[in-house]
Amino acid sequence: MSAKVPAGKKIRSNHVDIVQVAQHAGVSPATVSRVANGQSTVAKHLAKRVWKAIEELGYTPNPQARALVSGRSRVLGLLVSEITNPFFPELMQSFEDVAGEHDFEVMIGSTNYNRERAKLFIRRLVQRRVEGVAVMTFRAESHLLDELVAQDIPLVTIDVSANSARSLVLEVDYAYGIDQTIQHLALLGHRRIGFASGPLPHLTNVRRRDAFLNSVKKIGLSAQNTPIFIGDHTFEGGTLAALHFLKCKPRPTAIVCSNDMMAIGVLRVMTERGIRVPREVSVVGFDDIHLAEFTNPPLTTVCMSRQELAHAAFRGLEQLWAGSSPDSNNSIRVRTGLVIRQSTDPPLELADSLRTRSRSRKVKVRSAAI
Amino acid sequence: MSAKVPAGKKIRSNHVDIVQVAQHAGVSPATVSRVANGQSTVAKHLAKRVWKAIEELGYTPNPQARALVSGRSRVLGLLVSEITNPFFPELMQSFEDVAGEHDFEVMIGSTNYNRERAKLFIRRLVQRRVEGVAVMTFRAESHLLDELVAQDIPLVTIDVSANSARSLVLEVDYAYGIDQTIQHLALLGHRRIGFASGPLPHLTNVRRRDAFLNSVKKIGLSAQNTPIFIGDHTFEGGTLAALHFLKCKPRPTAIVCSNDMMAIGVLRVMTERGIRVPREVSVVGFDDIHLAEFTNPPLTTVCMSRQELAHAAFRGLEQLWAGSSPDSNNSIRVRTGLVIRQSTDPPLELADSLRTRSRSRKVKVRSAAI
DNA sequence: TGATTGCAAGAAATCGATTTCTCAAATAAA
DNA sequence: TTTATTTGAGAAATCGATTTCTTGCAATCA
Repeated sequence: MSAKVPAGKKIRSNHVDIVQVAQHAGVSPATVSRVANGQSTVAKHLAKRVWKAIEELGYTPNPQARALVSGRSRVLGLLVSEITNPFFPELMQSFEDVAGEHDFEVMIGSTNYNRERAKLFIRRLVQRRVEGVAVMTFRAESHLLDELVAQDIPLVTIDVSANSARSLVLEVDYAYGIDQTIQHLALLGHRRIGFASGPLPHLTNVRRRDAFLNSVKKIGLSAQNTPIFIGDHTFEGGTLAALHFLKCKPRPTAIVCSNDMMAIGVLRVMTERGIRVPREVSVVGFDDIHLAEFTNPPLTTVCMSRQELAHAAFRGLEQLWAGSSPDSNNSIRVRTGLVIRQSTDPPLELADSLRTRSRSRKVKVRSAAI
Repeated sequence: MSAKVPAGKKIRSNHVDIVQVAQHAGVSPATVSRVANGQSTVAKHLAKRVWKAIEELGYTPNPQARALVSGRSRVLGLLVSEITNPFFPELMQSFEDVAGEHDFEVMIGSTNYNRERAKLFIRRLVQRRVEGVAVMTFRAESHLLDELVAQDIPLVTIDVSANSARSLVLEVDYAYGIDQTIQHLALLGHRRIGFASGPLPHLTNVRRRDAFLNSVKKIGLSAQNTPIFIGDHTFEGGTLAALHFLKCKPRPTAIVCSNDMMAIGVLRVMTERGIRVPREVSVVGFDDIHLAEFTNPPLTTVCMSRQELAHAAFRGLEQLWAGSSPDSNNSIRVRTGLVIRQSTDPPLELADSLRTRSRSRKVKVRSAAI
């Protein structure tokens, strides 16, 4: 059926080219191109003939040739932290889907938190002439992106800001997820909620803390009932936070942490002290790292929607292509959402009166929650 | 630093092209090409000058132009079942790594067991002129691959065999993992091991069963102590198998299933009957599906090495490119390996005498096991 | 010494599209 | 009716490489 390729060097695929279509339709290649690209300058009867020929021969334009002349490769780069963290495959899939809908192909690379790996991948991106890169990685160092910046490649980032005019940092709406958290806790009956903040110089930590303050104010909790501990986003910071909250005079019945590692530190202290989570104290994290699913009990935490993140990243690239100034006020927001697992329950004083309450809510709701 | 791109249409990247290199080195573009591609027909002193120019200008050949003239896109396709199953991200990463080392880019698509999705992705692959596709998907229907076959694109598959001369099915060495399983059980002290087979018309099931028979013979178990139940690879099949084995006169102390769904069915029956796994009966699955990690107890099962699978797939494509006949005897094998989780333990009669034995082996050894 | 061969390197063709240029025909304006 | 303008479609240039074709020069041989 298909032409047999001999052992020789030169490989010619059996794809139909534009000249064949042109001959079949009795027009020039230029006309075929115009029709295929939807230009209105072609007479209807000719266009019809061309479409018929395209249809009959099963013509699809050669993307390499097209890329060559247009200077646009229609390839994007996607850099993620680690592929084994379930957060990222979902993000990858969503990003590929949006990109695919717009006829872009995606080169995916996982840094695995390894600088050399990242550098190598970024070099491949530059060599492939990608038209834009979504840097969906955490803990990245901005100078890693220098090669991309030097090539003036549009960049959308989530955690680092590249030193480039053609780049854009997505606005993650931390407040949304934190508000959900507080509402969730309030619904369970908590009225004393501690907050373990991250180091405050960092903007995202200030944002998270402010979001917390805002949310507890909304449900009318006093400052006394919402103690704040400034930690450092590490496991140890979490243990210190836990010890601090345990000493508070009216002891909080729930502890909200500004990242998961601290929450895991809190869990550890509670386990050591024999304080049962969630029965005696509820714990909520932030980030939804891989580990969160495997802690004991599995951690209720806030994570951002991978789908929204992917779409936002793509929209960000579109904005950069369009050349809209990065300081334009139509900034791109990404919602966050609460993932309810098993580290939250009604506070002890309430729980006893609710003993008969169904425990069915403890099913995994990871995907549904966002 | 980089030339500013005006709002105009035509986009020219700031990449150095071969002509600039040629001028800088004072030679013709042809010579640059010859040097860059390592052809020996260039005088040493000229080659040196060219390399210097390439270095100084940071030249990297435009892959689109190269693809156009050579007819080779240097893009591969990778089709997987579902990205949320942790099996696949690992496979994807490994495959991208091998491909990247050989200067190939990979287009990844996840079918999510959805026919339309798969078709769409395959169409994108054809349009992109991929040079080969690794179909690392289970439960695929071979006619899904028809479009690829029609384009004569080399295919390496794992579960389906495409009706194409330029395709190749990887040989999975089921025997290896099953032998590991039996050894593992024997080491724990099991001497009566049941096997729940899948439907026997299918070749892979025959292979798995034969492997089982071989392995138990090797450790000297009689047919009476190794009862076999022919199931259908479903959950219900597993429950039937369990009921069958419970009725066996010398009841097996361990049950090996030829896929995970059946093993999960076995677990269910045991739970219902109050028979503790692994204390009273050990259960082993096959496939290492996503669920296996979340059963109660987490299922010890056989899975194939993602890394080996990825490498094998790439080597398979290389073979097809080289044009070696598919029936050549250097078939490509993929090892399987036992993933020890928590559904296996010494048999009850032995366990009591070993009460003091460390339970530390129960840590997760997923990655280490392969 | 002159004819032949070998070889290195430049000139030019090629890949398959898009896009600019060009020109003839059709329409509009005078 | 004649001239100016628009329009549609083909011819040709272009993108950036690779590869074939040529050519000039040096080496080999008679």
